[in-house]
Amino acid sequence: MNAQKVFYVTTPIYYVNASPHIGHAYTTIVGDVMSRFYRMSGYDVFFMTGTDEHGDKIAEAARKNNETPKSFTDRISAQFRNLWPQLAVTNDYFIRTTDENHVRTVQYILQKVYDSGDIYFGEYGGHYCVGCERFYTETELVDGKCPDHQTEPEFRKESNYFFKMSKYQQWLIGYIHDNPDFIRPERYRNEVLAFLQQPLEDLCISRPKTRLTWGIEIPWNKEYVTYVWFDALINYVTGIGYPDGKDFGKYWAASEHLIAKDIVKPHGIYWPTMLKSAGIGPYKNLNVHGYWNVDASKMSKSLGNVVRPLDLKDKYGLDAFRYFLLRDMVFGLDSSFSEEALVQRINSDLANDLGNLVSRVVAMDVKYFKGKVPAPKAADEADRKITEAAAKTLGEVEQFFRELTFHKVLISIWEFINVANKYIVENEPWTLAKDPAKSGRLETVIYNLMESLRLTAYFVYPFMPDTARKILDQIGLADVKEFRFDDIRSWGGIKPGAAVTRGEALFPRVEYKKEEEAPSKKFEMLPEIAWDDFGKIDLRVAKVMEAEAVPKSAKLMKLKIDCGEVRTIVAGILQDYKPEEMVGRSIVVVVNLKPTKLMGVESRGMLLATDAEKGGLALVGFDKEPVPGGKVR
RNA sequence: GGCGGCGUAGCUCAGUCGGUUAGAGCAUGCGGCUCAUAUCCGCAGUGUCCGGGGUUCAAGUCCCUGCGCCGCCA
Repeated sequence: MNAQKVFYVTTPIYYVNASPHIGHAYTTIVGDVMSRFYRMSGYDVFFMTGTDEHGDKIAEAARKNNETPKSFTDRISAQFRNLWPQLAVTNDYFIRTTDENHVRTVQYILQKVYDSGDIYFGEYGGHYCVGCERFYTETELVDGKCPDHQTEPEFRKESNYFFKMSKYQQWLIGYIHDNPDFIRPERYRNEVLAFLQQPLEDLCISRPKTRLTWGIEIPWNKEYVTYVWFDALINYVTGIGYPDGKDFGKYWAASEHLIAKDIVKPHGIYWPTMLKSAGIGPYKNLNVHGYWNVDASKMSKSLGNVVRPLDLKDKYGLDAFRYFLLRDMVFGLDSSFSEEALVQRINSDLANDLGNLVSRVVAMDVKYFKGKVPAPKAADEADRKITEAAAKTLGEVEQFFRELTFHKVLISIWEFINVANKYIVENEPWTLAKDPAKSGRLETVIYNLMESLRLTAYFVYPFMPDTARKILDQIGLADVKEFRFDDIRSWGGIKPGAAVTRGEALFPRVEYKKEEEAPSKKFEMLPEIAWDDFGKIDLRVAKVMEAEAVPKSAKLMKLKIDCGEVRTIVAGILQDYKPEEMVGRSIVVVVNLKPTKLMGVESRGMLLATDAEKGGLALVGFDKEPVPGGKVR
């Protein structure tokens, strides 16, 4: 194995105080897509995710659940562990900070750093927020309260162990300057550098057991446990066997951390200085992505429930879900997640472009060559367009993967798919098929298209492994064991004679009904009124005695009603109700409204109605038979 | 409050060192094709490049300023 061709990618270990959501899914799927790409490029890949399980918040959550921390973390950790196979995530290892070997390594590193003199014992006092598990300075508090929890912190005095982070500040600044890709994209690198312009404080890395026992014991003082961040970050080296495991030596220099932007500081500052102090080389890159904003008002609401993004993978299929996440987010920036955007991608990119391409090419092969891949004849000038496009995409895919611009990888792949679709239109296989003299040309064109499908399957494999496999199945390559980039570097890999069979549509078009401009959102209330104001309105039950259309009016109906007394009202309900169906009906009428003349008929009251769900009017009525003249209140 | 970023077509965004007529995808309209999942291909638009001022032969791009949004820090 070439020593250069090693790739180690990590997600954060997820804190088990909440169940998995789209943010976790995105980071982990990105890790999977990268892993699959590097594996198919011949790299020795190690891909790790896991769970972070120590700390106050976990102990607290377990207590609330009447569980021990251990059983609580076992349970939540399993939710994560069980989710990943459902998302086709192929992690090589799942680490837990409660794992015995992790605990041992954390203690090993603590002792090592302590022995080297980078940990000291100190005392300080301050405003401590339990929710945040941290102390606040005066200036950080808002109205004397924790800015996150809006609770008043308590004053505590504590002795703790501190890591001399400040000692490595200048080294870190220099390292980031010398290695422009160390933290990327650039905006986060700049953020870290900006932060480092201020003097760095030392990092408190312990908690007294009087306040927290759910943690890793400080090896030289059993009265303390390790602060969660110091514990958690170390997972990245324990997972590959630090200090003694052979995998550590192999993978560490190739380490790629994936994180969301909220944890840049621990990863960009604490972690490199910890590594430096422990005598371990820095990780290779810190790769920071943005947030998925889930706008509830843009979500489809069925039964009044907001659809959770992770549920949509079941509704629309995992490959489509993975495609959408990687296509719609620019790595590093925030994106908004909506079902509508997902459906848009499915229909335009997956169904129309990719799915239909596979469908039409396979159908033509079955029709013209009875399901055998034909043998190509001499290449034409027209054929160069497709082979050149393939070479271009191949290069771009590799380049954009290195740059973490996954959306550009997909754009490039789709440019190739578009070229294949154009190639069909320009060469008109159906016309060639009508002329026996052109059979050689037809063979070449269909061959090139089959080969394009093969390449496409390989291109999309990291993103949509299931789809890639389905394409190979249809073009007679079901026996391909693994996807290897080297197998698509030269044109012509598909062998004439392979058995082509039509399959189910890869991505059927899906319907998506846009919620009509969320009417409930536009609720605008009239100014508040006093209780007495309502009392001024005299609402009565009225029974309709007689009803007839007002002559020459399209809308108006004249009603003779019994509302305690007999009187006549006129109502604009003729388009929705027939006079005969009104007779005998009980309605609600405002009886003390000033009389008015409509089309020459005096109306002494107004009936109550509203807009019906399906248009038209709905009369206000009763679910039991009421007494005419009864007050409505 | 300090530092930084962003504002471009109906929507999402690209736009290199200042250089000709500001681009792509989606959506829309028209045309072509019939192998295909009503798909595909072609053509067509539409812009106060956030407002104002400045530098320049030339500004979406550089400078100043105002407004709005966002991030980091305090």
